[in-house]
This record gives sequence, structure tokens and C-alpha cells, in this order.
Amino acid sequence: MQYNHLDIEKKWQKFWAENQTFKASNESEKPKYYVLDMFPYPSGAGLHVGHPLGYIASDIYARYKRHKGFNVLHPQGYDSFGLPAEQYAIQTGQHPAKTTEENITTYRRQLDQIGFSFDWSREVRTSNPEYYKWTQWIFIQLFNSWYNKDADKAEDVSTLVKIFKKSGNTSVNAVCDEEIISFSADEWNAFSTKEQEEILLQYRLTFLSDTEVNWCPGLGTVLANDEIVNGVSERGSHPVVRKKMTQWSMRISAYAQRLLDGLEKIDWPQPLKDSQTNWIGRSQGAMVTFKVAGDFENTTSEVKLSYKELEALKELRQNLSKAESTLWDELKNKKGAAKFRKKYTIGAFLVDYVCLAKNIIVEFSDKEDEAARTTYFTNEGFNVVRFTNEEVLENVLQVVSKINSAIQFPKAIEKVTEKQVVSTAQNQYKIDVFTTRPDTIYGVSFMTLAPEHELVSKITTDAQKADIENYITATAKRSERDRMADVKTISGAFTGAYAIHPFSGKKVQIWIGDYVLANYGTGAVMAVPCGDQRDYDFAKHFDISIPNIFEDIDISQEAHTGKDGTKIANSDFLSGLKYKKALKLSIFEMEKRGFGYGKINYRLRDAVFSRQRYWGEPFPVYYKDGMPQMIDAKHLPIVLPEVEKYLPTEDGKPPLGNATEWAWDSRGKKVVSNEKLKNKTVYPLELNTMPGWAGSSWYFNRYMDATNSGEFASKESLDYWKEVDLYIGGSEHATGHLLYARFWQKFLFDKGIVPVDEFAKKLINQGMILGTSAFVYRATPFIKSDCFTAHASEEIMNKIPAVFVSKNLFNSDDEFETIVKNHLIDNDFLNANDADSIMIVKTALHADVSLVNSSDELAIEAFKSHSLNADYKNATFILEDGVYKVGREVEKMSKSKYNVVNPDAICSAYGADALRLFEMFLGPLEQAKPWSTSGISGVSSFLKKLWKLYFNEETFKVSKEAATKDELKVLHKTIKKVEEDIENFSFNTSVSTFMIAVNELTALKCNKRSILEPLAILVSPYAPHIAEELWSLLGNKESISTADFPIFDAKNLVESAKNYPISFNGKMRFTLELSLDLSKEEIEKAVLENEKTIAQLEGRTPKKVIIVPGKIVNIVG
RNA sequence: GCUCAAGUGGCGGAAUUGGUAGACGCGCUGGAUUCAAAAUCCAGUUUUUUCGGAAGUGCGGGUUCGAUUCCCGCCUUGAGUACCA
Repeated sequence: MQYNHLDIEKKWQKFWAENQTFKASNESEKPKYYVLDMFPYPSGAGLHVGHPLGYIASDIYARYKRHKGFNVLHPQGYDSFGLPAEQYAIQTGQHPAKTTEENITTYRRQLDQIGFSFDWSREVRTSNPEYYKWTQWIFIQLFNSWYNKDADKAEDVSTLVKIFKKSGNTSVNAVCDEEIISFSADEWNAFSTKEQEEILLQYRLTFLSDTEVNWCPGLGTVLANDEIVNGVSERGSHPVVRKKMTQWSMRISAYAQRLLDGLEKIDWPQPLKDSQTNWIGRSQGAMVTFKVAGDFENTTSEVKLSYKELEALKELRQNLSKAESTLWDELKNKKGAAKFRKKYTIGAFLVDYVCLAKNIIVEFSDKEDEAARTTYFTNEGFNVVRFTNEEVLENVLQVVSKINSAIQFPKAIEKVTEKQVVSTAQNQYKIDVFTTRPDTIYGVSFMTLAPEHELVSKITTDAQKADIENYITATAKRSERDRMADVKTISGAFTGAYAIHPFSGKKVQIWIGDYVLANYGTGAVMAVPCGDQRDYDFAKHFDISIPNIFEDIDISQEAHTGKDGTKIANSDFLSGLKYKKALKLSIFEMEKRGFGYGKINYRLRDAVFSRQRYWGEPFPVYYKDGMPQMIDAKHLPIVLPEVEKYLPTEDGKPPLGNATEWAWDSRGKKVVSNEKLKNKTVYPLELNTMPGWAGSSWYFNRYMDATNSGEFASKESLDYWKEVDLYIGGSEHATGHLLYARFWQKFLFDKGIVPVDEFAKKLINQGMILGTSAFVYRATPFIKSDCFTAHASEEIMNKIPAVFVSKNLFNSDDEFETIVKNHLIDNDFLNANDADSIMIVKTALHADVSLVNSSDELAIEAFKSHSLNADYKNATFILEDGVYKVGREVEKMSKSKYNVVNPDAICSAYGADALRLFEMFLGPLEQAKPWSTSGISGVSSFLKKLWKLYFNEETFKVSKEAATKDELKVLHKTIKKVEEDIENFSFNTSVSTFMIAVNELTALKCNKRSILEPLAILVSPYAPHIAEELWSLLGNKESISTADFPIFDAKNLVESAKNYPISFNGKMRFTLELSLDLSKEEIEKAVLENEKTIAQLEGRTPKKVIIVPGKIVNIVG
């Protein structure tokens, strides 16, 4: 009987689906084992051969573990929220849910045809409301938590409030915002609810913060660093600016140390751990405060109001006129730099609305003292915009758009009078810096601030103002990545201000420079040019002094960055000390004198959690009086609203701003139409959505109890499955997904929701499968200039057809040109006289790999009729040996390179089993490797040979006879090797082992059931379909997946003799078969007597004979 | 620049604790079978050679009786990351 993969594979896939063979139970006597793949994003292109690589490996492992008696959880799902679907929706208007659904259907079909043993009853999709309900729920848990550093874990906010009520915040040791006011219990209790909420927001694990983003006004959206090329957007080349935006952030920094410590107890690849360690970036040093020298003009208009006046203000804020509240409803949603406040005092005036960051005052006209107000506000540097009640009530949107344009294009303000100078010693500015080298503090000769540093505008002197402003404008255009990548250009500007060195009291210049990044540390550095190369280069470039504080070190050429063995000099009390002592002493002194303290800093930044996108999880958040409110968990999920357009709104709001049904009815507890926003109990909902990593940060827990509608997952299932035992996926997720997921897991652990604080015990990165692109070489003719008239040129060019030259016909561009010219002349496409006047240039074009066979031969007719090659219908091909050979190159597999290979074709031509074996056979799992189908015939013929072992010509036939010693040896050798290979994730070598076993058994003409039955089980994790078929032909009724793995018995491998390699000086020269019973002496005697040994020695006496019984003999001499 | 990984025939790769380098597969060559082809089967296939051998795992050293494997230095390629103060 012929091996027919198509029928067999279809039959067993159907069997597995119908019998739910791989459905895992949450209760079992067996030990549990959880094997997980990083779930795919279902893209429109479908699965390519790279995807299944990891899935096949994990499937082999899962199937193996089942044979080994484990209760295996092996689920699969889709990370189905994401940008591509949204982009596609923007282009075509199709709902992302629809295209996502279609893509998932394709993925599922492709996954099924490869025969994976997934438990599909547990499938999750991050875009499914039943799933993201729990993503929203986790968000609420984070919002309701703070990080208690004393307990070193997250706790419920209620415990924090309890402390505040009892003793204020001075004793609280929490991870929170940097600038926190201190308050007593009495003060806390006197705060309004809103003030209390504002304070709590500074402690919550998810919180609103102004974050710098890459804003692209042209696209109305925020861009990732890699979506920006040369300062403009990759799509459409629009300008990009750095801008502050109010966004949700996650206080992952609270977990920095624990994320670092946790790496030690998980079995993950070292490079992956390294990159996480690097990302967290722990550094030990000191926080030092430098005072800014001199007096400064204070232009802020802070006016202290009495308690009574404050109360009156509150009253006023709540009782707005109709026009006032209409306008406020529009203005209050503005966030970040354009955030408005209502009923605010500027000087002695109460203004209707003000945006402090943009210096804009919005007022209703017809106030009695309008002229006086205008003068005062203008002097204070404010633009004033006025509207009448009627204007607002008739067309509030028009009013808003006028306000927007006032924000974007502020009028230059002429200052009429001198500013009020309120100065002061007590109001002195301070600059905090973090340094890892406080021991070098006497080497500080200047300071550098990030251009975005908030102090820059305040301390810059009038003389330097123009310089500084120019510099800031110039750097605002550069992306963070640009600034970081460019190490060579040294740029900066002097603020004119000076800082006081805290120890020496000397004045040091304060500069700004874009090598200092606002987001890192404090956004300021104390520059020690003698000890840091960047500072050194900066000082050299701007001619700043470079004091040497190292004993006997020459710093005339470069900074001295080493620390070991160097003694500090010229540093007062630190002089003469070595690094370690100086470090300790400097910190000690700082702490004693009160301007610094020892600190551990982490590079890890709090993670921005808001995305201005449509296709993501909505936040369960509405805004009441500008303060975020969580929707009660029992009303979840908050389902993504329908929108007309998936683009940002015209006034720059995220796409959800287009939704008409997107307001929260706090009484009815449901999402209602925006029209109802006028009602007092209806509030606007959050317009941002969550990022891609939200849904993927906890999905591995959901699989444990995927259909639970009442809980995130039941406690019993979480306690049973605990964590992923084996997680397989690409290394590109090293710092994104894998760090955030660990963070959430630790948080959920702190809150007692999950039983373990690391979600994956072991992780393996599978290597990328690269594409092998095919190139055809086109000849492009050019007329050399001035040789012909335009008319004549055209005539010549028109005669020349498109010509392609086969790969091996040329070695250089010159040879290429000669071949083409000869061809053209021989075929009368070109007049021999004109040949010297034209030039032939070689152009390599990607040819679709499906048009090329494994011998690199192009299917010429198919190429001509390929939809991409309409231009080459009449092209001529210069052949070698009658065929056209293409050039090959290994590149990333990508649609644009026409080198994508889809597994479908291989499944139908060779079968899923062949595909599975072949992908494993390509090489080590972790290694990147090019895809090439040459070689698939090898595994395919292996399967045929395997099949044949069980057949006698046409009929299935196995014998009951006892197996011979040789047959048993083959079997047990294979059991041993395959078991070791799977345990070591060395799947490529076990495929070889199978081939060897089948070759040997074929040679032995073995058809014994006692050999072939266990063999089928051995093969089944790799090639499950053929194994099932053979298993059932052997008379078994149950799926082979229920069979026990064969047990290795060493006695079958015992040998009586060994073919010893006989080496001379370590080089093997010949082998000699000797009994294993021989003693060392007997071996030596036998070897030295051998005539080949005598010939090798050529009469010399061996100096030494090394004998390792059972291994080798080495003769020295 | 830094970190990590890798470098073995024409190609993918194997060699598990330092012990016969090139398993297994592809490709190629020759042969059998066939009217022919596909398929299948057999033999060969690192280089070099005076057919005895000799050399050989990126390069140069070292440790060792013995190194693809361990150590030092260098080169190349790939991946990640970035002025972390």
C-alpha cells in the first residue's frame, strides 16, 4: 500500500478534532505540564514557514510529555488587537474586527493542517470583549493599588488612605511621583475629595502623567521611535515634534529591583536575561543637589488667597452659567500642555478660563474692568481671547477652534511695563543630578541640562536667551533616537547662569546639551570632563576648563574613565583616596552636609500605557470634574464603540473621539450617547486605548481557565497549573512583552490573585527563518551622451528588448555588458556600429521564489506571465545550458522581497508530517537559518521508508517473532537518543536519529511488532499523522497520544568488543577491534604488537602509551 | 562604542564529560531498473597526494598524551542596545 499523506493527515486531524483528543483537564492524577507558544498576531498575509518553527517544537514537546504521563496544557490563541488591522481599516473602511476575524480563520486553517495538538477549547483572543473585560479589570486593580516599599509589595489604596487619615504622608515609604507635597493627617482630612484624588493619583500604580511623545501633527498621531526617519514620519514624511501629552502610565519602576532579582530563578536564555538587565539598568551612586547662583526674576503670578476666598472660588467653579459650562465642557477635555482651568486667579483678577502652559486666557466679554484686565494680563505675558455669551451658545465648536488657533499661533506680546521683580534668596533654584561617580565631584567644571529641562527658561540670562532658544528649537526637531545615535556632533548652548559647587563653593557654568536626555535620570548631569569622555569632548569643544583630579594621570588627550587603582587628587578631603573609599566618603559627607545622598537609580522608565488608536482595549475610565474615575468591575466589559472613521478627530483627539455613543451614565451604569453629556450624571469616557502589550501581559493565566465568565481565572485552576513550564517564542519580545508580562505577574502575585510571581519557568527563543530571495539580472541600456540625436537614440532604444542574463554567464559587470551586446548584435536588435555608443547596466530584480525550482532554474514562461512582470512579456533570456539560473541571497522573509514561502504548498505536496520533520531538520531551534526547500525530499523519502517497514509490498504485515539482538540494539539506541534530544530541545538531531534507525531496520529487514510498535510512538511527536495511522493498523483503538513512551533498557546496548581508534600523537591512524574484557596491559600489548603500529613507529620506541579502556589508545613518540 | 551569539565540505548541519572530525540529509558523479521518465535501489563524494600517506573545524598563540570542544589575543558575520550621568 502506498503512503498517502493527504488522506492520512485529513483523517487524523478530523479524528483529533471530533474526539477532542488534546483537551486538557483542570483535574488530573497526573503531574501537570504547561507548554505555551507566544501567540501570533493574525496578519493578513497568513502564516509563513517561519511561524510554525516554534509551534512545531513546542508541539513535539507537548506530545512527548503526554507520552511521558503528564497532563499537558497546550493552548493557542491570537493577539488580535493591533496596528495593521487599524491601518487596513483606515485605508479600506472595513471594520478591524471583520478583517481580524477573516485573518484568524486563515490562521486556524493553516494551523490545523500542520497537525498541532492544541486544546482549542481554551482559545483566547485579546480583542474579544469576554477577554478584554479582564484586561480592564486588571487595569482597575492597578489603579486601586500603590507600592509599599516597606512591605516591598503592592497594596490596596485603602491601606494608604488609612495611613493618610491617621498620620499624613510623611511616614509613608512608597513608590510615587517625584514632587510630592507633605501633609499631616489634619491637612489630609481638610482636603476636598478632588484634592485627595489628585494626591492619590501620585501614588497609584497606574496614573496620569505628562509624558514626552513624538507628536506628528500631519498624521494627528503619536509615533514610535522607529516610525520616524530623519525627523519626519516614515509614512508621508510629515514633521514630528516632541510634545508633552497627558497619558496613562504604569509604575513599572516600582518593580525594577524585583524584576532584576527574579531573573535569577528563571531558566531563560542568557542573552534575553542580559537585555532585560540592561533595560532595567541599575546603577549605584548619589543624588546631589547644586544650587543655582544669583537672583532671578520671578514672573509667576502666584497670589495667596485666604481660606474664605478659596471657598468662594469653589462655589463659583461649581455654579457656572449655561454658556460657561458649555464652553467648559469643551475645554476641560484638553490635556497636557493645553490643559485649561476654570475660575482661576491671575493677580487680583478672577479669569474665566486659563491655560497656564500656553499663557492663554479665555474670557466672556463685557466685563466692567475689561481694559484694566487686558493691560494687566498682557503685561503678565498672557494672550487674551474673548467671546460673548451668544457666540458660545450658538456655535461652541467655532469658539473652540478659535481658541485652538490661539494656542497654536500665539500673538507676540509686547511688554509695556517692566516686570514686577520678586526676587529672592529663599526662592533659589536647585538642580538635582544623579551621578555614579560622586568621588569625582571635585572635577566638576560645568553642568549640562537637557534642553527640555524646566529650569532652562527660568535661569537663562537675557544675554544668552537668543542662543538658548535657537538651540532648543533646533533640538526639538531631533528625535530621541537621533540624539542618541549621533555621538560625533557636539552641540550645546550656555545659559549664562552658574551653579554653586556644593563642596568648593566655586561657580560652575550651566549649559544645555542634547546629549542629556530629559527622560533619563533627572535630566541634568554634573559634568566631570577629566573622568567622562562625553563631558571631556564637550568641554574641549566649548573651551571649558578641565580640572584634573587624578593623581599622576595624563588627561591632555582623553578622559580617564578607569577607576581601579587610580587615586583622587586636588579634591580636598577626598585627595589621596582610591575609588571605593572616596566613593563612600563623598556620599557620607554629602549626607552629613545635607545636599546629597546615596541612591540606586534605575534606567527603567515608567511605561506609557495610552495609545491614540482605535483597535485596542478601551479604558474602564470616565472623567468627572477632570479627575479619572474607574467604572465598577461589575459593569465590565466596556466595549469598544463603533466609529465612522478610524482616524484621529480634526481637533487631534484619538479615534474614539469620533464615537457618538461614548459617555458614561453614572446612574444607569452604562455607556450612553454623547448627547446626554449635558446631564449632570453623565461623564465623558477616556478616548485613548490600551497598548498592544496589555492583552499579552496576562494571557498565559487566562488559558488556565479560559471560559470563566465570573473570574479572571478560578483559584483552583490557577493553583493547579501555576505557571508555564515551557514558553517558546522569538527573541524580539525580550524587553517588550516579556518584561511587562513579568511586571503584571508580580503585581497580580502581590495582590494574591496568582500563586507565583514568575509566569514562565523555562523559555526558549526560536531562531528566525530567513528567506532565500531569487534574483534575475536585467540589462538596462543607456545611450552615452551626445552620441546621437534624440530621434536616432529613440530608434535604437526602441529596438532593444528587455534582456535577462543567466547567473553564471558573467563574473563582472564588464562581462555582463559584453554578453548582452553580443546577443543584441547577433539577433539584429542592435547595429554593430552603434555598440560602442551604448552602455549596458546590470540590474538585479527580485523574482518571486515560487517561479524558481530547487536547482535555481527559473520557469521562464511563468515569469513572463506573472502579474508583476507585465513589462517583460516579450523579454529575451540568455540561457546557460538551456536554462535560466537565478542568483540567490539570504534576506529577511518579507512580502516585498517576494521570498515568502507559505506552508500550504508544502503540506499539500509533501504533507504536514514532512513539513514538521523538515522544519526541525533545518538546524538547531535557537539558530536563525535560511529557508530552502532543497532537502525536503530527504524527510519525505524517510517517511516512505518508515511506512514500508510495516508493509510487505501491498499488505500491512508485522511479525510476532521475537526481535533479534541487532534489532533491539537499533531500537534502544534510538529510544535513548530521542529522549535525550527532546529533553535538550535538540530536535534536529533526533530527525537524523530516526533516519538512521529506519535505514538500519530496513537493512535488517525487520518487521517485528516488538520493534515497530515502540518505533511508532517514538516518531509520533514529530510525525503524528503517520504514527497514528500505523498505530491503528497495528490494531490499537485509542489515539497513539495515550501510549506510554518506550522505556530504554541499557542491556540492549552492551557490547563485547570495541573498534579502538589507535592514535599517534593524538592523530587517529587506524582502528583495531579488541575485546572490552582486556585489561590496560593486554590492550597495550596487543596494540604494540600490531604490524600497523610497527609501520607507524618506523623503528622509534614509544615514549608513552595512553589507554582509556572503551575509548581510545594514543601512542606518543 | 557596548553586550550577546556564531564561524566546520558545494549546501543545511553532526560530533552530549577534551578521546575515531564531517553523522544524517540535500546536491553532485557513476551504475542498476525502465522503451523513456518519475519513483526506487547500489556505489562514490573535505582537500591534497609520489596512492605509502599528509594536511584540515575563521586567524595567531597557549594548556594537554590528545582541542571543533578549555584559556589568551585578533579577524569576520549576525542580532540586540545605546551617550543611563
